[in-house]
Amino acid sequence: MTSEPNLLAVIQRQLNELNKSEAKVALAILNAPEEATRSSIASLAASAGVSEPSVNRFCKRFGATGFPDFKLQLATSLASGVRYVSRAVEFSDDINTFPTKLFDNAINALMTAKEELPLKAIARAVDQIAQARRVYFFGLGTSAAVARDAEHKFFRFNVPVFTHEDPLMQRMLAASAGVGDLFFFISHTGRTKVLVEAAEIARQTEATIVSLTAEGSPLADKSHCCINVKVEEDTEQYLPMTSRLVQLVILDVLAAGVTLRRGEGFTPHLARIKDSLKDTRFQTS
Amino acid sequence: MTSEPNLLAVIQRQLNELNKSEAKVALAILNAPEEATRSSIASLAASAGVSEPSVNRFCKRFGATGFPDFKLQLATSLASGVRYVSRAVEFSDDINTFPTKLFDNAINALMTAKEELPLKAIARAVDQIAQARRVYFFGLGTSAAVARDAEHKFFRFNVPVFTHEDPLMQRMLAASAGVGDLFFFISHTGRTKVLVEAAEIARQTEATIVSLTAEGSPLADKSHCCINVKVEEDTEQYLPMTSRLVQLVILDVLAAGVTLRRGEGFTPHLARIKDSLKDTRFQTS
DNA sequence: CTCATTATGTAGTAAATTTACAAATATTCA
DNA sequence: TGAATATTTGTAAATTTACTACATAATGAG
Repeated sequence: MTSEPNLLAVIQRQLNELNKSEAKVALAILNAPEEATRSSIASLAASAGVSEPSVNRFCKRFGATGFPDFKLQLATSLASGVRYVSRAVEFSDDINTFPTKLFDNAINALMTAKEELPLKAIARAVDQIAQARRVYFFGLGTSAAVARDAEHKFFRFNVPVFTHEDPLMQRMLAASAGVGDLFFFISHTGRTKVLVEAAEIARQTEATIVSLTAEGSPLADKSHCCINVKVEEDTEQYLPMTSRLVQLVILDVLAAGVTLRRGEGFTPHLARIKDSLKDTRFQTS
Repeated sequence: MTSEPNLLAVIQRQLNELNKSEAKVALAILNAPEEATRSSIASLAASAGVSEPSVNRFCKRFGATGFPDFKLQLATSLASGVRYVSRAVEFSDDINTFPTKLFDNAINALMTAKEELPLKAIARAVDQIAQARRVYFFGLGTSAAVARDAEHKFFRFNVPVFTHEDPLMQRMLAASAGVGDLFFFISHTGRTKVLVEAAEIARQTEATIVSLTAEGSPLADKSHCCINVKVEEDTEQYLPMTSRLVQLVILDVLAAGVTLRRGEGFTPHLARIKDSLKDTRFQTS
C-alpha cells in the first residue's frame, strides 16, 4: 500500500470530475480533514448531506478498500504533510512557546540530516579511523566542545586520541604528523582561518585529513575525506546552532561504525571500560 | 486532542509498568506497528495472544478513546517520520542500516524530552542564571563536553562563566563560593561521587545550585533547582548517550530564556559578539 | 417521451468494537 | 500459611459501525 503523499491535494484536484454527492463528501472532508479522520461513516455522511454508501463509494474511488482504510490514509497524509519548520524565537515568546520551538528546530535539523546522510563519506571515514595509529580531533569555539565529545567516545578503540583547542598547538601537531596520523577537523562553516591553516599544514605531511564541515568550504577542499553537513541558512541570527547536534550524532555514527568494524570480540573491551566507572558512582538506592 | 508525536516511544518506555496481557499487546504493536494500524481488534488480539477487551483496555491506557482512535494516533505517529523506538545497533548491521538507527534514536530522545519538558524548573533556572553574578558549569566525562558547550553559549550574557573538568578545581571553587555565584552541574546519572561531593560543598555556601540531571538522584537532592532529564533504560550497552543531546538543547533553551529576559535592547550586544568573528573567517567566494 | 444509463438512497447483513459481568489470578494482612 | 481483598483477564451480550444488494430516482440520448 503506497499511500499518497498528499491525499487532500488529490481530492482537491479531482473535485470537478466527481458526482454531485461525491463532491459533497469531498468538500466536507476538505473543510475539516482532521475531524473527518475521527468521525464515523455515518456522521461524515450526515455532515456532507449524503447517504452512507455514497461516502463509501467516494473512499473506493480514491483507492481505499473502504472507509476505515481511507481514514487511515488521510491521517497519514495529514501527519506527514505537517512538516517541521524552522521557527525562530521571538521576543513575544514565553516559557510555553520558545522551548518547544527550540526542540522542534533541533529535531528538524536531525531529520533533515538523516535524509541526506553522505553514507559513502561516512564509510570511508570509518575505514580511515579504524586504520589510524593516532587520531586528533580539532575544532574551535562550539566545535571544540564537539571535538571534546568525540575524544570521550573514540579513546575506547585502543587508539590514542587527542583534542586541542589551542590553534598554536593544532598547528604544531599538524606540522609534526606522519603516516598513520589522522586529523579530524570539525567546523560549522569550514572557513575559520586558523583551522583551515592547520589543515593545510597537516596536508603537507603523510597524515590523513578527515573533516566534518560544510560542503565546498575551504576546509573541505583540504581534506582527503569530507563528511558534509548541510549548513542551515543563517537567517535567524540568534538561534542556537543545530548543526553541532548533527555533528555529534554523526560522530556517534562513526564510532558505531568503528565498533562494528572491530567485530564482536571487541565488546568485552568496551564492557571493561564501562565497568571501570562503577566505583565512581553512588549506588542506586 | 493532542496526539502524541511519538506513540511508540511512549509505549516502549512504559513497557515495564504494564500488566502481562497489556505488555503482550505492546510487544505485538512494537514488532509490527504498520500492520497494527491496518488490523482489526480481533486480529491484533489474536497475534498478541490476548482477548479483545485487553487490547481495548490497552488503547485506553494510552489515552485513546478506543481501538480505532488508537490506530489513528499510531498511524499519525508513524507518518510523522520517526518510525522506530530505541533500536540497538547489532553486529549484523551495515552502513545502510546503523546510521539511520542512531539518528532515529537521537530524534526519538529529543521528541520524548520535548513532551515532558519541566517548564517550571526551566523558568526558575532562567531566573537564577539571569540574576547570577558568576556562573560555573561543572560536568565530567561526556558531560564535560556539554559544560564546555554551555560556556560557549552563556558568556554572551555579560556574566563571567567558568568550566572546569578537574574535580579538585571544582571542589575548591565550590568551597570558595559566595552570594551571587551559581553552580550548574551537568550529569547523566546524577550519581558521580566527586561531582555530588562538589555540589555538597557548594551547598554549604551562599551559592545557588542548579543541576541538569536525573530525577531523584543524589545530585538532584543537593540542588536548589533541578531540571530533570529522563534517563533512558540502560538496556543496550553500547548505544551512544542520547541524553547529552537533550542536555544540549535544554541549555539552548535556558540561553534563549535568558536572552528573552534581557530584552530586545540586548540584541546589539549579541550582534557585536557575532561580528567579532568575521575577520577570523575566509569570505564566501 | 421512452428507454437506457448512471447516480443515489434504503434496508438488511455482516463485522467490528465496546460494555457489563464473572472467573481467575495476584496481593495483603492476620 | 490461608482467608479476604484487590486486581487482572476473559466471556458473552449489546451496540455501534461499515458494507452489500437491491430499488428508486435522476439524467441523457434517440
